[in-house]
Amino acid sequence: MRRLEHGFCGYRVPVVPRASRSARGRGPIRKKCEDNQIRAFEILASVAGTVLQETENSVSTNAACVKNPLHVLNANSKRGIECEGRSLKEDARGQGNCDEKSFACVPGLQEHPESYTLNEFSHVQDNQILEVGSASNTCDESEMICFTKKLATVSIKSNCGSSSSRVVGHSLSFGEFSEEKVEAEPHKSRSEISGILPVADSSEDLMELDRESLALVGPESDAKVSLLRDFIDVGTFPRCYDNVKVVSRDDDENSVGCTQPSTISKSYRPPPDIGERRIKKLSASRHGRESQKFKDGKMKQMCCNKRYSHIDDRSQKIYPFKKRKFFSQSPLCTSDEVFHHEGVSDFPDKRNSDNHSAATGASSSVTGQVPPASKGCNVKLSIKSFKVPELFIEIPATATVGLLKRTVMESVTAVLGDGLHVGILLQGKKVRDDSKTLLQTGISQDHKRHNLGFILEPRHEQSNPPSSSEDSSLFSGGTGTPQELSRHSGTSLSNLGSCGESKLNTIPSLADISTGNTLAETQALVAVPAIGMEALAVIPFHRKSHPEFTQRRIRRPFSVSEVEALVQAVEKLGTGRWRDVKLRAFDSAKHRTYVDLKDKWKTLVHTARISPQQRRGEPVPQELLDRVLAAHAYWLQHQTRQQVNNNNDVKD
DNA sequence: TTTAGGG
DNA sequence: CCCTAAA
Repeated sequence: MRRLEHGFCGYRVPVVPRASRSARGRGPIRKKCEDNQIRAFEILASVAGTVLQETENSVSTNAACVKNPLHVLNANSKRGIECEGRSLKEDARGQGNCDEKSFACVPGLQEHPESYTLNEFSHVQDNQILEVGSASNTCDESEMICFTKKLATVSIKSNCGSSSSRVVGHSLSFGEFSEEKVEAEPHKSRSEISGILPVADSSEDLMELDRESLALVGPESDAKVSLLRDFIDVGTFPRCYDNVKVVSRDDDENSVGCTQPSTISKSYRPPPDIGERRIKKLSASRHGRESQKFKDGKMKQMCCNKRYSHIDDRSQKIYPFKKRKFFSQSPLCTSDEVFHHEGVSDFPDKRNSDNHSAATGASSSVTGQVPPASKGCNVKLSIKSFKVPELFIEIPATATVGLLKRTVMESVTAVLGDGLHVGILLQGKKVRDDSKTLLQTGISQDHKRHNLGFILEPRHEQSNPPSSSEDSSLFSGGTGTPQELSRHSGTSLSNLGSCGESKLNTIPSLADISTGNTLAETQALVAVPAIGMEALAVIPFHRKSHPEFTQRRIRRPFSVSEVEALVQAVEKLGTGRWRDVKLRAFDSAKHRTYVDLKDKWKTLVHTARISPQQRRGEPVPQELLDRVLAAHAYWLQHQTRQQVNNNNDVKD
């Protein structure tokens, strides 16, 4: 009877009011951010699109129909799952993916296979939610738990409009009201809570709905509420934005969203390790990152304890933090027939993929088209879609569609940039060695194409730093591919140590917990299902752009041979013609830019001037250092250009 | 795009 | 290495 309405998913994206953003600052940095976002967006475009759709569906278009949506939601929610399912279905139909059946009925059902994939997204959630609801009917708290789990598993699904709408209201202000209600009507609250997440619509109507639902929930509601509050307090949303009026209580209703703070927060949290600088900058521009982090931290704590935390096992898996939460909760969670349902779900394949994604964080279906070529050939890959860990988006009902889009983009960007890296799966196995070439790995082979998958996962240490190749690359002119690949997938990873492990651990544990029995599922998840064969558009990864997202280039210390080449070139060309130096001595070393050479020269000069004891890294032969000083002094006098001029003058 | 420097 | 102002 009850509906659990939404499940929700993992990451909540806090909706931020644009204003805040603007307030923060606009500077060049900002521009970058936007660019980045865009790029990220491109990458995830499909995903984002999905999300967007979801939000729309679930919420019923925020912008356009704020009110209507709410109504709809209400209707749905009240009626129950079926209604929601239908609505979803409709949407789904439009998309083409969802089956009505799944929605409506099936309690167990599940998710669409690729909920993440753009289209299906919302539908799936609904289904799951529904299921959950049905399943849980009986439950009390335990149910709740189960429920949550389901949600978690389902994660994505929850967004259905109705649910989402409810959820919303939690902002701070929310807390008060929610509590009351909760007490009154416990059952629903849970569901709602769980459901909360998604999109928020925030219209008042929704709020009301939520309330109702909450009331139903009752018992658990308290807990949830508290969570929500915490969440709110923490500034869940805020992460990004000051504005976050979200907090504004008045509008609690509007403020929507709350949700599972924990998951979300984690997801968004940028790993400290990652480009501090950028972060700094960003932070400067953006405000509040610290606060956000802070919030997140709190969130985590808060959330963890609560049942909610269950919600996203998957997501948790992804993030270490969640893991913790998870653990704490795990006992509760265990019961989870519900999960079973999921496992049972109609669409095993899809499910698997979903799970998979959940486990890892995200996966993408890839189609690789490998040119028949032999060694030299380029491997062309088209990534159909990335599955992204759940995203929660809270948006005021009054927000514009444009805002919604941007918000989604931001959230996606944030997730990608801060907490995820791209992993490569080949035949279900992770390819960890970044230094391997595609050929070596087998990615270049046509027939394996199907087996190639990209996943977005939490950062962790990872594989091997590719650094060694430098020397050879320099002179031999290495192939970029492998290196680049490594860069992309692994780049910053090397630095992040602890996280990775924890994550790894988490994943399994989570899987176990969430899925309960089915290892199979887990495994399935692990294996990357090659998703669509259809070639998507080739995707250009433009990861470079986003500062946040952008990973710092891998550090590649100059080898002695490189130093030698550099010195030699500078002796000839002087210090001021770095482009020429690059062309002359490092033309084949793609990873060495003229700026790099200039910087290296700078450091060489410095190195040559300090005592050998103070020098670090691979020792540079004193002979070279001497030449560096000599050349530096020489060219200093000539002043390069001037010299040229002088020479000319002289000649003349 | 390059240079030149500060971070 | 990164980021930028200038050129």
